[in-house]
Amino acid sequence: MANQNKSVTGKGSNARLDIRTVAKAAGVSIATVSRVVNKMPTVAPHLQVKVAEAIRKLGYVTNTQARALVSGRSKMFGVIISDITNPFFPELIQGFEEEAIEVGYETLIGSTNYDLSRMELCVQRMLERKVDGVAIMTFGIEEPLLDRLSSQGIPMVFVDMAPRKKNIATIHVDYEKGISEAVAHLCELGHRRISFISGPLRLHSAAARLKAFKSAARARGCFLDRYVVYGDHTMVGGERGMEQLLRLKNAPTAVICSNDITAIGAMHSASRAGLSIPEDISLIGFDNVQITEYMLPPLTTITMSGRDIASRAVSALLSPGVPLRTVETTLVVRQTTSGPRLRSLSARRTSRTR
Amino acid sequence: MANQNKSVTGKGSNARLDIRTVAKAAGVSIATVSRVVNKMPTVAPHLQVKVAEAIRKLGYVTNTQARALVSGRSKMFGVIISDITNPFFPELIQGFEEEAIEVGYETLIGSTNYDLSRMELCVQRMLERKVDGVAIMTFGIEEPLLDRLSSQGIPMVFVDMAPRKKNIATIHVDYEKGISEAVAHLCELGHRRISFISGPLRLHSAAARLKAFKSAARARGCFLDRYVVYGDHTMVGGERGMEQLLRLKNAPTAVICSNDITAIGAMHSASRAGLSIPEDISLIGFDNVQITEYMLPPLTTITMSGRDIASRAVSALLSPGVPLRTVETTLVVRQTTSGPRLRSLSARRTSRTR
DNA sequence: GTGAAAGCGCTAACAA
DNA sequence: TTGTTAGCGCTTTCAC
Repeated sequence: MANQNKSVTGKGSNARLDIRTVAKAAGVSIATVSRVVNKMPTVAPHLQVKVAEAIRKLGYVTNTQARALVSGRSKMFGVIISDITNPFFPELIQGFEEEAIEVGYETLIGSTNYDLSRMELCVQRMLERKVDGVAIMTFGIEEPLLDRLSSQGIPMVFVDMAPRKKNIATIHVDYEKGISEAVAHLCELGHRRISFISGPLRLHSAAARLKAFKSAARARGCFLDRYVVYGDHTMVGGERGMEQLLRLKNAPTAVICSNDITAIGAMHSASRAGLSIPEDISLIGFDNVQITEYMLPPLTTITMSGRDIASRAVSALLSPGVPLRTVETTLVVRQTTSGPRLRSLSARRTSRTR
Repeated sequence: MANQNKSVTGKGSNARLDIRTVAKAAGVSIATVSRVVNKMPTVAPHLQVKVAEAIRKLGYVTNTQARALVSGRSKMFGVIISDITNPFFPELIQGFEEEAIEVGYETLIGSTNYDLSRMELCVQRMLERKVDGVAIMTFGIEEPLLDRLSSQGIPMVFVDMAPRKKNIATIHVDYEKGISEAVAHLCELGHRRISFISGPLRLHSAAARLKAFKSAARARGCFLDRYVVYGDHTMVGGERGMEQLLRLKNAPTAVICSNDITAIGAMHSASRAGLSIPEDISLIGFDNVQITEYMLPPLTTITMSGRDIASRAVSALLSPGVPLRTVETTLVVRQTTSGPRLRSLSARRTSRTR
């Protein structure tokens, strides 16, 4: 049957601890208990006390399933991310969860691992659990899935892409600012051969970052197609990307990476190749995850606050109509950038006369 | 009312999409639909097809709240961790979630931030959501909270501590092995002044690691109380711990840290003090989180597989009775350990004759 | 201000 | 094999 005694412990005491039990114990109706639980003002003070006491004594907790069923609201938000192993996402989740709890919502996390079928599964789960909103932080999603969510009228919020559906909010990120600051910083240091290790372009954010890099580099007259290389937003991707770059005839003297862990991979790879950072090669990351500050040397990177994104996401889900402020990005200079070596400079001259 | 039309999109089409709608569309009873959804074998093939088609066409998804309410099983497991920002936990969560999905369970994550009231909130939430089991990975919990979970008969699994309650499983970790390997490694390299930066002792795991260190160091005759210092399992804790150690009169030539991020903090701090690693000071972490391999130099550490722990946790929740294999820990030597400098050696001699 | 009663969408007896 | 039906625990009218 539905409700066999759940006591596995052997205690037979908690045969059933529902609103009815509390009502009986307090000598009121279940409606009154419900009102007290939901802090409705229309309950006589002395009854409030009695009910509260009964609740405490019995250790009653509301069954949210039942509540959700009747009220139609699950009080859960879904968050879909691509890779919980990339430290940017835990930071974001932490922010999201704190804000969500603040306003009485649970957070259901789905991780896609950059895998489309996993993404489908996530969406399915969110639908099944009847989340009251979902934040899609994967920086990319397939149209049909989006439709399924959308057709259920579930509020959604994205980072960084604006599907043309209604009830979908977008958090815009100003990549241009941080990235052009980075390029400017490098140029002022004397670099001309500046590379970019991109993420996979099907991720909207990766594409946007590359685009920002291209235009910033072009604006400074130092963009070269062959200096763009592709990783996958993981450390091994960064490693590979750097290896590719180092094989180039006129290897770059500086490289900007599409995210921090890519930069960390690149750092590792450069150092294994015998280069010192920043003397032989300058490096800039993106995201400013906490660990960048602790790298040796500390990584120069571009801040994009996960907490800012999280808090905008929660408010978008809570009040679908209101417009969201754009998230800024800013260069934070640490110690992985310096002027290029002299021999690099002369190499540069050579390459230019070529 | 309970069920106002959820369509915010303006489409009036999805007035209500429940099992009844599907039943009507397929020309069968709701029981049959339920059977098909739950893949029960007792449905005539042609009806299976008809129902499946209706489901697909209508885009029906099961309401898990309703299912949970009647079946008494939510098909969710809770995982409580202390700090999602410590990369060990995302790795663990990832493993847990994958295993859970595999067996048809959702994962509800609660993060306590080492805060007791947050822990209470987490437990409360898990109770409310009627999770079918909870894995407590905080490496520590207060008794009374434990009782609340326990009295509900919810299966639980802990890492590394064995409360005397029933229906509570414990995953044992063999800290001694990895840690004594680490101490031996250091001793063989010639170190005698070996420090330990511990985590907070109210975390069971931190206490266990310290204990393992003490006995290993004692066994080699190189344990000194003043070489034990306390962090808090964060990078800044590691930083502070190292600062303390460096102020010591006969500063240690090697330090083992209670977890990797502590070691990363310590590394940073040592390097900022002008020491090179490992020439001036050797460093060993604990956990072997992915990033350790990418540090410069790559961090020598002790592996404790989050995935091992995760998979044991899931099976413990799934089948409460069966005993769990102990999780091993093993030293993995990378590049933050080497013999102490000669001047350190002589300093050591001085300190010994003292 | 309080209680009785009608469901929310589903599963699982039980009957046919 | 299929359908009918009684709840699961709760919120929310509506009458008192």
